[in-house]
Amino acid sequence: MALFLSTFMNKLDKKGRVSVPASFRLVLSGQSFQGIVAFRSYKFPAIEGMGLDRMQRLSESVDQLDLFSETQEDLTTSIFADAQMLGFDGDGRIVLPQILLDHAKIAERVAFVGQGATFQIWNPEAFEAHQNEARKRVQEKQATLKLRGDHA
Amino acid sequence: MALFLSTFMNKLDKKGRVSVPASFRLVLSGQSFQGIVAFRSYKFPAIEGMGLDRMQRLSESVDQLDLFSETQEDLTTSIFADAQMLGFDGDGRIVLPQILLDHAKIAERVAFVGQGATFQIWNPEAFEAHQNEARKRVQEKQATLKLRGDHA
DNA sequence: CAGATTATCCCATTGAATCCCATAATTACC
DNA sequence: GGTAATTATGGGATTCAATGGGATAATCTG
Repeated sequence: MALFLSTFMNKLDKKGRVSVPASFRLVLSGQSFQGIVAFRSYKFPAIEGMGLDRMQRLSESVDQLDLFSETQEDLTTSIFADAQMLGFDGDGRIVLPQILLDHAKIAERVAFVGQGATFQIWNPEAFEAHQNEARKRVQEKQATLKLRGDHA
Repeated sequence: MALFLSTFMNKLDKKGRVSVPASFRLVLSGQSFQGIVAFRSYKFPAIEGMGLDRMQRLSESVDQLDLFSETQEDLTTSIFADAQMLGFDGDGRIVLPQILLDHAKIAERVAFVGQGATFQIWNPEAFEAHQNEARKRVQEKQATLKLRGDHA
């Protein structure tokens, strides 16, 4: 399996640790850095999470752009400067830094939300509301997913 | 790991030394020169930092521009002439020369800011303001980083 | 060349991050 | 439905990074 799927609820302990869901850890198990990279979403009160390999690919993409464009600067400052490398402890837990907790308004319970190639970390109540909104919008638009390479 | 990620706040001591974050040192640990190369940013009141290997690549890129063009002259003068090689002491610290401190208006506290393949050194307050601006612009533009070779 | 100043090396301290083990809860499997 | 294996959680012990300061070496200056 190589996709982050489903939603998992775990708890923050007093030291600020949370278990990363076992299935998410499995997705990352092939990577050299055993842990996740996390940064504040600039669209939602949530945390964006992924493996280091994806960050490296992002960096390579950025290197191709104009070396001195403003957009590139803004993106690296919003993403790389904000990103935290959070390594697993021996039991598959990470420590979420305060700045991320504040941004996502996470206190006790933590929702790990699969997004395919990446995942998000939410306050459970906030995520539920967000998900309801999303489902409503999809329904209204009758949005359809076009499958790549599918000519049906 | 080969990326400069996250932002770290360290302190200048009376002798003008700062610890380079351990994770940044790890990125540079494979290089022959154990230290960083630093020069004044010409866009921000900040210091640009990187490993010597990247400077060498930068040199090659500049070489591909028109020889003797005004742009090339300006770049080499702004970057290579200004660059300082700052070696680590036994504890992973460097001494920031006065001309760099002045340019970045750094007094006591120092922010090391990851930018992927490179990093920056800022006055913490100045950086916070700068990052907020960058995040706002990214949000407004709905800018996203496209992954190379990713057709999603 | 002597004295003064600056830079480099080395070690001590502290506080935070990490490791390690114990227990509880959940899931999978006979 | 009971047992084993995996996963989640809690807390003590240990390690390591950041920092401060003294000692030694190099440089400048008159």
